[in-house]
Amino acid sequence: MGITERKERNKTEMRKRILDTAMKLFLEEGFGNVSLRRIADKIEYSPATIYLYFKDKDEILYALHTAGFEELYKRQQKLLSIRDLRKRIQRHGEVYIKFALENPEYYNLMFILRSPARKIAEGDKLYVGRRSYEFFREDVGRAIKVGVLEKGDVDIATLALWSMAHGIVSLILRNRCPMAEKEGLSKIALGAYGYFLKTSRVTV
Amino acid sequence: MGITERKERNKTEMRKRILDTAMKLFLEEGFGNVSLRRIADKIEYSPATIYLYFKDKDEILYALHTAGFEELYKRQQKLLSIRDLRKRIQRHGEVYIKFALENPEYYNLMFILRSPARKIAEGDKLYVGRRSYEFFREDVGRAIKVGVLEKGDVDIATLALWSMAHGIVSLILRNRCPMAEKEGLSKIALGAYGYFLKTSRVTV
Amino acid sequence: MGITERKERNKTEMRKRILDTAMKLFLEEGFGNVSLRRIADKIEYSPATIYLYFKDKDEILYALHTAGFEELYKRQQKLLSIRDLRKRIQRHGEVYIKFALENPEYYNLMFILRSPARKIAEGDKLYVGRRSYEFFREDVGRAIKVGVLEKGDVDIATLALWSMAHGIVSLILRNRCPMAEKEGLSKIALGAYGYFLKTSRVTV
Amino acid sequence: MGITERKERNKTEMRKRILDTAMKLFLEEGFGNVSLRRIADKIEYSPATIYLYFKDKDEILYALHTAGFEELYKRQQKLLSIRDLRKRIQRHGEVYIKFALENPEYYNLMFILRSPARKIAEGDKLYVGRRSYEFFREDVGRAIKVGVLEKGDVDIATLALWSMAHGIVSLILRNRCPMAEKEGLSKIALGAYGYFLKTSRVTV
DNA sequence: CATGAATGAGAGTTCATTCAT
DNA sequence: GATGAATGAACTCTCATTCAT
Repeated sequence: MGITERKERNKTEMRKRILDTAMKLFLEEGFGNVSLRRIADKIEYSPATIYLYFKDKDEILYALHTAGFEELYKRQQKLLSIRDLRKRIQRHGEVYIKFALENPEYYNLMFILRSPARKIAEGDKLYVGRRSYEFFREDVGRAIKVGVLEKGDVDIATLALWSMAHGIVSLILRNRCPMAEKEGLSKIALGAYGYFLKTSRVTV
Repeated sequence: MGITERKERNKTEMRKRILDTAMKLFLEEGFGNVSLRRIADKIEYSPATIYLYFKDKDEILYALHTAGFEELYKRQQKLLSIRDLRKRIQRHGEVYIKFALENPEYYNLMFILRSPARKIAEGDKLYVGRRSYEFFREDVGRAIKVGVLEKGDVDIATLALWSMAHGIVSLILRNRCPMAEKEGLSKIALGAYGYFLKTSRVTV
Repeated sequence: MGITERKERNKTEMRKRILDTAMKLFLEEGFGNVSLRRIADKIEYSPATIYLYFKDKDEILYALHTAGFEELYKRQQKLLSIRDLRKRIQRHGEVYIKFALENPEYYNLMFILRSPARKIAEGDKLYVGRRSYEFFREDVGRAIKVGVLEKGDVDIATLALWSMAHGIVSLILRNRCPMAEKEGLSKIALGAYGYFLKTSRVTV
Repeated sequence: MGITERKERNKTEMRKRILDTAMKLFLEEGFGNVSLRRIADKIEYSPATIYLYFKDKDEILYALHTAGFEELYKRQQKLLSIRDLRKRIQRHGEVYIKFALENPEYYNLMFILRSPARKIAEGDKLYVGRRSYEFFREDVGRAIKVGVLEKGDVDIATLALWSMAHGIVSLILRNRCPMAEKEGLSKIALGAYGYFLKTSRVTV
């Protein structure tokens, strides 16, 4: 028992170390410049060792990707205390955009890069991102019901709002934003997200 | 004359062949797996030959990227005939989304991938994508003026709409869209884009 | 212990094998035709393997270059036993010239080729070749003091003697020596080096 | 007649243009960075054209090499007016060193690089450099005879002096000169060359 | 005479991965 | 459990040279 348990714990710890290091490298050097060898160097293990904890590079990416969703979901939970639905929808955007701009490489992995998406396709129902989506979707549904948001299909509305947020940050992260002036980025992003909301005529 | 002309044409044709092949490879194997070698293999020329037509890989990417914007702009021009501003804004989204879904790898290059952004930063004012943006922005400005769109900063409003469109398609293209069912994609996308527009109370 | 030691030795041995092979290629085919790939082929390893032992090609060149100076310095040390200063200066030349003619490619790397000079500029004070120079310079200084060599600036005198030796061997190595007849080379070289020395009027 | 002649002249002119351009490139970018293509680009001809005037790259190098000797010999001729033998020997060194430092890439080709040396081996007796050598050798011979230089074999003495000059400049050109301080180079070089001469006790 | 078009050969380098120990 | 050693397969890019036209 004790032994198996400890082994298990060691395994988990090592995985965490690898993931942390990988993430640090991502942050410091960007996705394209991270290789297994570099990760291994940094934790002072051999590249081969990593294969004892992860099947391949993709699995590492996927694990990070999952960790990212963990963090995002945690941030989303703070919205539970907000009663006012209009404000809540708005704050959803804030949380999302802030997360993205503060964790660009996580965001990259979670919503932009292709490679972990293969896994997503396989996992499907169990997909960790689903939670975040459902959470938001529910709020949108209620917002529609009470007239805070325009009438319409919940999924469509959810997608509209999410897309807006995702669109803004992904344009920013990829340097495609014509009006970008570094410092003002987050204000601009929130402004755009709120553009259709701010004038909503109803509050609950 | 005839000779010079034909030579010029041959050169252009070869460039086109290379670009087409590159694009095909993009479509089939994704950006990361496109190499000069593969392109060369596919057109049955030696890798060195490609350098007779393009300075380096970046130039190929940039040329594709430019070609993409050419096509997008051409499509946008068709909107000029639409008088009704509300409809026009809506059709802007349609054109954009349709272009993206029909040319996913162009879109990828133009709005998602990191690498050509360097060139964009250099080119700046002359940047081919600017045209498309300005064109849209102007319509948004007028739409705000006449009340078709909510009051607010033109740039913010433009970004909001663009982000929505970009957000939708980029989620779709990267397989992050939970409600995706292949066939319905385009309808869903347009629905989301129009979500905030459809109920606008004013028409001009 | 035994294990670590053996591993260490294996590593050293492999480095040596690579360097030896590189040197052999230098000798057989000249500097311009030595490539990592060729080295790899010759030792029947993959090119990638070489990168496990050397950071890049420059490091190989620099290692050879250093090894060359090691050898030269070792040979110079034998002069310590010579008391007579006049003889010593003469023998300096002999040692130098003999080294050059016996190790033409080392010499090439150490004193003729351009590329490693970059590293030299960086290293400067610590530069391995410095030792040899200082050693010789000191003897020249003393020789001047006691009248074995003409009065004059030590550095100038050192340069004069060194240049003579270097000039001779580099003309020979590059096939620019009109009176060269292979076998007599070394005698001619020594003759030239000694030309100004042999008649010096003072002995100590 | 006229026609053949003009053709001949055109041919010569074109060869000259190619060589001039090649030399300019050598000077501007160093030996290693000159390729046939670059030469061709600069004269606005196709690379293939160059092959109509020169068998291969080596032939271009050899031609330049010859031109360099032409120039050196011309400079040497100015020494004919100097009567005083001691001064003449000294001025030989000056001319040589000045030529080298002012035309480092020519010098490189003439006395350091390997590639044209193959041709030298073939040419032998007709070798253009021979002239310069013989000219100097004769003066050395006379200098020995009259006691301006130490007694000894003419060839040895010639080699000694030449080596000294060549040694100095080639150490300088290859950045191997420890006491180098750019501006003082030429003074140092001349100092070293003159080191054994300046105190000669006899003048004629 | 001149060249456009093409290429084979080869350069240095990096990567994810494997496997015997 | 960990790794040292190794590699095959790529990569982008440059070069001297050829040849039909």
